[in-house]
Amino acid sequence: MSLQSGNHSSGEHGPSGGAAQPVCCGTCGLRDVCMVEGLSAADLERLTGMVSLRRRVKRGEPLFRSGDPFDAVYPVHFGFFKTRVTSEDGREQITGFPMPGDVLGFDAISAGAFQCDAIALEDAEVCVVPFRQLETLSREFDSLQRQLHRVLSREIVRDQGVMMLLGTMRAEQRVATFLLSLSRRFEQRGFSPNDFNLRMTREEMGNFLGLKLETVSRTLSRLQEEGVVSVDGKRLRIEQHRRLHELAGLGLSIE
Amino acid sequence: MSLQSGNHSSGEHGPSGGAAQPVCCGTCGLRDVCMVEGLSAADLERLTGMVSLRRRVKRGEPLFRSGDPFDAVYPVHFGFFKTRVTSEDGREQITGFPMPGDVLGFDAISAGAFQCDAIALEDAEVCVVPFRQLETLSREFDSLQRQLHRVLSREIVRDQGVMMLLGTMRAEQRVATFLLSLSRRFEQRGFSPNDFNLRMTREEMGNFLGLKLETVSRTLSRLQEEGVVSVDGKRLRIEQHRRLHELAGLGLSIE
DNA sequence: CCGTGTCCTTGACCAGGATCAAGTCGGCCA
DNA sequence: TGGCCGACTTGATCCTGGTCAAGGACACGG
Repeated sequence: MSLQSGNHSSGEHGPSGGAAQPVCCGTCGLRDVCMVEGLSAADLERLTGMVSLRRRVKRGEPLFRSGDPFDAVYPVHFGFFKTRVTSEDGREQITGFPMPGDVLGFDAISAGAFQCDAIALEDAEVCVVPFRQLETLSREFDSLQRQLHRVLSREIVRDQGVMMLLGTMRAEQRVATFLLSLSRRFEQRGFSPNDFNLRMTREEMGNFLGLKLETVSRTLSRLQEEGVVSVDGKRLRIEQHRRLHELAGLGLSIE
Repeated sequence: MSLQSGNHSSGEHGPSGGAAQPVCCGTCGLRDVCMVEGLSAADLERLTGMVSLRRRVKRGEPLFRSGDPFDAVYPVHFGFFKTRVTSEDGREQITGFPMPGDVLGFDAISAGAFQCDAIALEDAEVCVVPFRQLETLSREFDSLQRQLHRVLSREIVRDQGVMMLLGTMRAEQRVATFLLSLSRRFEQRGFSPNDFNLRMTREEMGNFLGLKLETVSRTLSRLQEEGVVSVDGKRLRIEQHRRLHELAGLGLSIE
């Protein structure tokens, strides 16, 4: 598959802020994972007409922040993000690590403003889908409407999986489940499911999993000792997929 | 306000399985919290035409179970529910406690089958909203479409709050946040925010909060010792709303 | 009326993961 | 090249909440 941009850090994306490339959902390598999955060629063409804009986000920069006014959702074209909510007393919780094909911003519909921060973990690019237009178009085309509803629902189901993880799993089980989730998502996107780069720090991983960074580090070390994975900094290789699956409790996939 | 059924256990609902009452969203006491919030009178009338059916569910019985085919969503008319997901290895996680006005079933859109169990915590009644019809109608009326999207998005935001709770809070903070959340939801529905009945057991509360029942019990006892709340079995009275809010970390509302 | 089962409370002890601390590795820039 | 800084690893100790256990309160049915 083509989408190399997803699996290596920046470098091949060309200059930031460059001229808008032609956008075409029908030829996009992500059309099978993104929100256009299952649309007809005709629908795709109409959708493409709406998505005329892409936006670059540099590593460490926010695509949006909590409180920003809402007017578009953002399918990730390349790059990794983290989404995070912050409480009034300063606690932070990372709620996910969106990757190419995932759509950012649905939390903003209800209040008309984003409810979380979306931060790029590496240089990234998103498609800009004006939400009012998306609503209008989805009133005209039931296939698009159904797909939109499916994507929204999928996010709810994903969140249920995260609750299960945070509410019932031990540290090792959480880490194993997380690695399997990444693995499957890479595979869906055409990358190796057994050899990939973690884009987030141990601290970010721990925050998402409800653990401290030291616990994540120790757990990864132990998994390596047992031969289940090989870890070298951010590079992770799954050596015994089956065993990892057992450690995860044959668990729910979480995203 | 009318909705007494929400605040006392069964008894006043009439016989189970009784003839369908006339359904009218426009006169329903829940119209300000349910999915029809903000619709015009004309839209309400059309919606009412679609919701011709209600369904009774007895205490302890499921409204639906994971895997059941999806064809309707269910706004709660009266009664309390719990929703719960189960992992392959048997762990359970309660993901919420829907009450009147909340809508059950959106998790089912993505796969065409329910992804969780919805169990009535007391005799309950839901409105039956065939989802295909809802989609069709929402293609015709943009106000209904927008409201549907808002409700879906609201659920995503709620889930973010639960992740925050499970990922970053201590036991006492979790319990305090949970009580405040219940309090606010009761208030929205016209009940006393400071004196209500817990519909769930300590075990169910603990499961939702990622705690064991003993921890919940101890925490409630401690809060009572400190004069923050009064607990008598399932009856809970908030004595110091301010203080409870502080203990919760001025936290996010979670549903 | 009592017997039974469910739910709840409380105590004693234990352990998983947090916290505190020290040191290593590797990238980056002067 | 060397110094610095952020990310990571590993060890020692602590503490929150889990586990195990006993007993009480209350509803329900015979």
